[in-house]
Amino acid sequence: MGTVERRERERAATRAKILDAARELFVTEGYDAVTMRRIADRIEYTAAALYRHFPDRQALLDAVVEADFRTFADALRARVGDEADPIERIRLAGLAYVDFAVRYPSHYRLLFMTPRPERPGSASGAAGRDAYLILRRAVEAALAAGRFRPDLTDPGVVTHALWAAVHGVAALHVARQGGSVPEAEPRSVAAVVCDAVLDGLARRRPR
Amino acid sequence: MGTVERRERERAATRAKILDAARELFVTEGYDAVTMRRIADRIEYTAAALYRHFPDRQALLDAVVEADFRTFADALRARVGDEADPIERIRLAGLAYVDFAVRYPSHYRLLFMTPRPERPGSASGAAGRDAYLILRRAVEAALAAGRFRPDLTDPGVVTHALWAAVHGVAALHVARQGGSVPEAEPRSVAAVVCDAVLDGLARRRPR
DNA sequence: TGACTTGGTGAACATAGTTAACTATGCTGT
DNA sequence: ACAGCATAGTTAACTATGTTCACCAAGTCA
Repeated sequence: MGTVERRERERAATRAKILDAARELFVTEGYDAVTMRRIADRIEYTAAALYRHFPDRQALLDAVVEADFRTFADALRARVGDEADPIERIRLAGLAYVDFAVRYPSHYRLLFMTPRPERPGSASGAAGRDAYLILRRAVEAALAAGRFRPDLTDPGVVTHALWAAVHGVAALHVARQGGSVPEAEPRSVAAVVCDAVLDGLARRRPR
Repeated sequence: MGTVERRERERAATRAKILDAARELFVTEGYDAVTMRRIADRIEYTAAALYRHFPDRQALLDAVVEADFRTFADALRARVGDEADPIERIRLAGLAYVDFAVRYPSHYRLLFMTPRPERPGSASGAAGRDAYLILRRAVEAALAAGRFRPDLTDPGVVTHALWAAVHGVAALHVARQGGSVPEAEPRSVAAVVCDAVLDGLARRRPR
């Protein structure tokens, strides 16, 4: 009997409905709008029903994050993967980060700017690690190819430096839109930062 | 009669007590711990009493932010002010930012990583603008002294680029402490980023 | 058929921010 | 001196939140 598989399918379907509702609320109205009751309303359930599918609100949010993180990581991999030059791969990845932040500020905030206390028992962070590793691999390749200054040997530090520079552009944009400090166009800033930091890290002479 | 001044002093004193209590809760237990009732408990008031001094919770938090922002800006100015070389001033400012973030992560989060919707009627953001201007002035000086690449002419973009790079290091540290991605020591990363981006922006040849 | 499991409901609880009504106290103008 | 008033506080309540618990209906299985 395929009855058990059908049950599983149904369960997965309502789980997905919950996640979609949460995501939509989240994207259109921001973090605070994502209440259990409003999610439930949107799919004509009760708030309590959600607890049949997620242990608590945080886990639900985590699931949204994890899913979208994976989407992002896949898109990033696709956009970057076929570029041969590691430095150029890094630049592409950096611009992709900022693009993502500009397009989905709420997501970016939740993905990268919210401390999620590494809940026990959640296999979370896998997609995040993936995204990180894409950049890290490119850095390692560039390092191996001798494209960076000879005093730079720790791929962790270099990866972090690059990630931080790009993240800064995105985070500033997300946090400061409509703020008290004038904002420059994030994509231009991203380009300037990427070029500058890559140039600053690069081995001299090539040109 | 000095009676009105005394009243004002008293009012300012309890206002300060409220702010101190809020700040302490905020620093030691994080954002979520700062509830009106807990603040009030700590100074042996009722939650409702706080509304005699602040229109709502957000305004109270804003006041904490504004005060600490000013402290930070002053410290920054002091640390940077007597350095003659503009590039060196920029570097000092960058490292100070990261120091601040490492020392007061909750503050840094609230100051720089939380969208505060520019509430109508709040004269907020003045201290933030100050901190921004310190960096901006240094950039303008460096620009005027011809220390940057000739294609870099917009001080807004350059300031943002530098600010973003440094902010990235701090923000990454604050958001990712205990996260799923290994973290490099933020001060080393800050140094690498500062040096790299300054070098990348700098006019070639000098050396 | 009768027990069990699953996925849902409805009511309730604790804790938030916030507000309204009230009170005490001390200042002020006559 | 006193009537009025502004100030700073309290108490109790309202609403919204996350979450839990007792219950229920329907499908599954022995």
